[in-house]
Amino acid sequence: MSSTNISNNSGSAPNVPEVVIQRLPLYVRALTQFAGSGDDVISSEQLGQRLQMTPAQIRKDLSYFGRFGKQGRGYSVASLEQRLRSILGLDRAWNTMVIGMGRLGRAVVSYPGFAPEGFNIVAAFDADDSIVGETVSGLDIQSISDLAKTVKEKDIKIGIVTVPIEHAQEVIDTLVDAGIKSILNYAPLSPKVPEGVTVRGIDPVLSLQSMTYYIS
Amino acid sequence: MSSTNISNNSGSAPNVPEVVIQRLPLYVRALTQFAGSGDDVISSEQLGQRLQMTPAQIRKDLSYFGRFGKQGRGYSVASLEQRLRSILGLDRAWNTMVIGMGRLGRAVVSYPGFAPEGFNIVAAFDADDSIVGETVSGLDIQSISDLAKTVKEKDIKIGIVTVPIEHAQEVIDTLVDAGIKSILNYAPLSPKVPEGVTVRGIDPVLSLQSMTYYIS
DNA sequence: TGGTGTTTGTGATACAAAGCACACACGCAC
DNA sequence: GTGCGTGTGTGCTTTGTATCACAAACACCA
Repeated sequence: MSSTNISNNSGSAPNVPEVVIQRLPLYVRALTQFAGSGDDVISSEQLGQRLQMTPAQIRKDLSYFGRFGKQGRGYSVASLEQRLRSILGLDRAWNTMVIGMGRLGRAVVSYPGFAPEGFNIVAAFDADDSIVGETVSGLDIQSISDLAKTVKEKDIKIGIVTVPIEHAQEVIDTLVDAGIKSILNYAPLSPKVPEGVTVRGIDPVLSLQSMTYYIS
Repeated sequence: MSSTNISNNSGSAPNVPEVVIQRLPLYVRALTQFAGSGDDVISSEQLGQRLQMTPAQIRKDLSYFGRFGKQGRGYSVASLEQRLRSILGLDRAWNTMVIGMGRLGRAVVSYPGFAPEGFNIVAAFDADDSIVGETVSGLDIQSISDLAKTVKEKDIKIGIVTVPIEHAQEVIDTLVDAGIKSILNYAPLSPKVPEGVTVRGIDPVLSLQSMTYYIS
């Protein structure tokens, strides 16, 4: 964590370290942003400067997956971005759901940053029957008892947890039971999940708390 | 990143690795939560189970800062929490400001999770003159040109950046110029900052993007 | 008070990640 | 085509981090 909680697992290709996987989206983001700036080739040196990391590390990371560059020239911006997206599974859309329709959950479903990146929020849940049936951002709030069924029907692969901390572990257990393997957790706790389930935590307070060390 | 962007620096005590510092708030959080559960002593084994990490790592981490436990018993929950808070600088309040009063910035200033942890948002800024003067959650929106002055007057140590990506680097430069050493960045880019400035990034999309690798 | 069971703190060890440095590939100019 | 400049891909080295395993410290009980 530090706003990001680990818990990786699963095995796709060879044995790529978790840290490397976590950096790939950074590369994708930087490449997308670079694409607008005229040049259609980028060197590991340039990319490293943008991301404040060494060119060697970038080349090493990429070499886990293949050879994408041309010696003497660098990387084709568009092609490298495409390749990385494909490796990460970002060349398709992912159905997503949000559990917990309080203040935070409502902010999440109406956040305009997910859809353009292919993360579609297709269902919203809450345990409180008095708000089940309400509509937020075009989504019907459903009861959590419908969760497993909806996950199957709508082929949902990712759960976003925005419930209060008291119910977070319980809700996460429900997601796991429903077969969800990827969870984005906004609740301020480190949940227990079985092997094979990936959890990432978002907690701005943790980030702040580790920064104060350096100024106190 | 991965929702958390590094960029540490500065030197407080001996040479404690950045990763260790990032885990301390996790310990604090777990201890706070454990405090409610009867027992007032906790072993590294128990704590490790809660956080899904090895007891040895916890003991090693703590040993960077001193000897907090009693052999044969474990750690006093209250006392360890207090010591860790003190190490991290969490035994005091921190004045904080938010720059960018769009949708996200408004959500941040009204988020009720900061104040209880001692992070007080005492100023809000925006570049758009047409909303300067408005009040959100009891804060006057100020012009960014007032920033340096306000930072001094209100002794603000932390900046939270919620501006659109196009202005993020520029705003961060402004913070740095105003002497800010700790920045929480919600904009989806990896900003350039000088040595001695710590930036943590919050980006749920990055977190999602690294999880899809394991399910694709 | 001595013996037993526990759990810490930490040197030593094993493992993992980052950085270095150079051979090799390619582009370009003449 | 030959030669030069540039930047990749990668084996090797260095640095960093996690784990092991055990001596020392303490609690508790007879």
